[in-house]
This record gives sequence, C-alpha cells and structure tokens, in this order.
Amino acid sequence: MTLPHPTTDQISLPLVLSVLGDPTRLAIVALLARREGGKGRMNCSRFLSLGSKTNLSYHLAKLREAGVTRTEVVGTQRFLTLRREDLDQRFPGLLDSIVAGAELAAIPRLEESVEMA
Amino acid sequence: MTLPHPTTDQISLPLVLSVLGDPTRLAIVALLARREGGKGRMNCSRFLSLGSKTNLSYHLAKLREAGVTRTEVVGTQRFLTLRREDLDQRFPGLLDSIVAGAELAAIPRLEESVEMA
DNA sequence: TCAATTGTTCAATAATCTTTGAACTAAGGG
DNA sequence: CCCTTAGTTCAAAGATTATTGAACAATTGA
Repeated sequence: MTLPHPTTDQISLPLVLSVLGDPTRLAIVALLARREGGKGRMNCSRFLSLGSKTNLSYHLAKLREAGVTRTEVVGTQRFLTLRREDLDQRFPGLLDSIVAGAELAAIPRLEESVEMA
Repeated sequence: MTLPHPTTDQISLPLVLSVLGDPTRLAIVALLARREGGKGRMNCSRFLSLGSKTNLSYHLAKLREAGVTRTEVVGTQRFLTLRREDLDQRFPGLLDSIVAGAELAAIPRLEESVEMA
C-alpha cells in the first residue's frame, strides 16, 4: 500500500507556507530536520507529545498532501521523512531558512527513546 | 499618526508563514519585492486588482501585524514597503526563497501606471 | 466649503481549519 | 485465533479566517 503524494512540480508554495504556519506542523518538521541524515525514520507515534493520535493523523496528512513529508507504509506503521531534495529543488533555500527559524522558537526535544528501523 | 508594527524580534515564524500562505497576500509581497530598490513606495490602491478595497485593507493589516510589511501613513494614503532588512536579520534567506518561489506561480503584473511619491 | 479620494471599521455571512471521541482496519505476536 | 499495536476515518463541534457592503473618518483639491 502506498499513499498519495504530490509530484515535485505539484508542490505549491502557498500551500507549503500555510501548512507550515501551524505550530504543531512546524514542530514536526523541525523534529524531522534534526533527525535527517540519522539512521532512523520516525513513525507517527514519535510525535505523540505534540498532540493526540487522531490529531497527529490529521496534521501528518496535511504535511504529506502539501509535499513536505513522505510517508512510507510499513506494516501498520508509517515512516516519515522530509522531502528535502524535492523541496530544495523546487524552492531553494526555503526549507533551510524555515528550519533554522523554527529552532529559534522552542521546539520540544523529543524524549530520545530507542531507535527503531 | 503611526500604525502599530511588531519589533524585529517579535516577528513570529509561524505567523509569517501562515500570513504568506494566503495567495492574495503572497501576491502582494511578490509585487512589493519587484518594486524594491525602485524609487516608489506603493499605496494600497495599487493592489486593487487583487481584491476589493475592504478586502485589501484586511490583508494589508495582516501583513503589517505579522511584520512582513511596513505601513507609512501619509495624508489619506498608506505607503507600503517590505520589511526586508528586519526579515533577513530574523530569518535569513526566507524572504528571498519565498519571493523566488512566488515568481514561479503567476503573479499578475500590475498595470504600470504613473509613479507617485 | 464642497466634493472627491483613500482607506478604515463594523457586523454579518461564508468558508475553512482544528480538535475530539467513537468506531474501524490492518498487521503482527503469542 | 485472539489480542495488542499503529494508525485511519467519520461526524460533530468549535474556532479561526476571509469576504462583503454600509457607514464612517481624514485629507486634499477645486
């Protein structure tokens, strides 16, 4: 099973901006960015400190639909990654400046638990 | 008379993003960016092709309150400028990448009329 | 002073977006 | 198989946002 994602050239700037204008979603992206290059993708439950399961499902769908994240279905889990290359190609510098700016605000530092995957 | 503007360090990233997530406001910023360095500031009526007078008043207030634009009151007119230096200082690279991205979408090319001020 | 120009405010409506709980699906593990 | 885990879907409620027209205020030019 594979979820719908916009192609790179379908990624819309106003949509990306409004999606990242929500503090919960911005925090999710900041957390994903910290993790980049690291070994592990993150599954949804890693973000439970930011909202209820249902609410996260909603916000993570928004991020995926806007083309900000990629969601991989593995069993009953969904693994999330930032679509950095696609975003960098389409809107050079945007993600970096947003992530840097998001760090200015306090992004909760997920309790580091065991790495999975 | 002078209108309230946030100080540079009061400018909030999520607020800037959600304010620029609106297509009308993004178009206004793109138009202001084109005009930068030019001699003339723009008054509100220059944007009438993007919405009604009342509606523009609403959107322009949002841009000002978020710290994206500066509004100078001169007589009955309001002259708008991008707060580029403040934004560049607080969120380096953000404005440039957004303006560049906005140009990808079709930003209406204001009918060039007589320069005032 | 009168009238036009520029733009705001207000209140109402419409449209979107967010949050929630209950019920559900789909894998796994034992 | 049954039970747990991981996450979605749905519908309802709540909260914000956007759009509109009517009325208003302030400045400016004739």
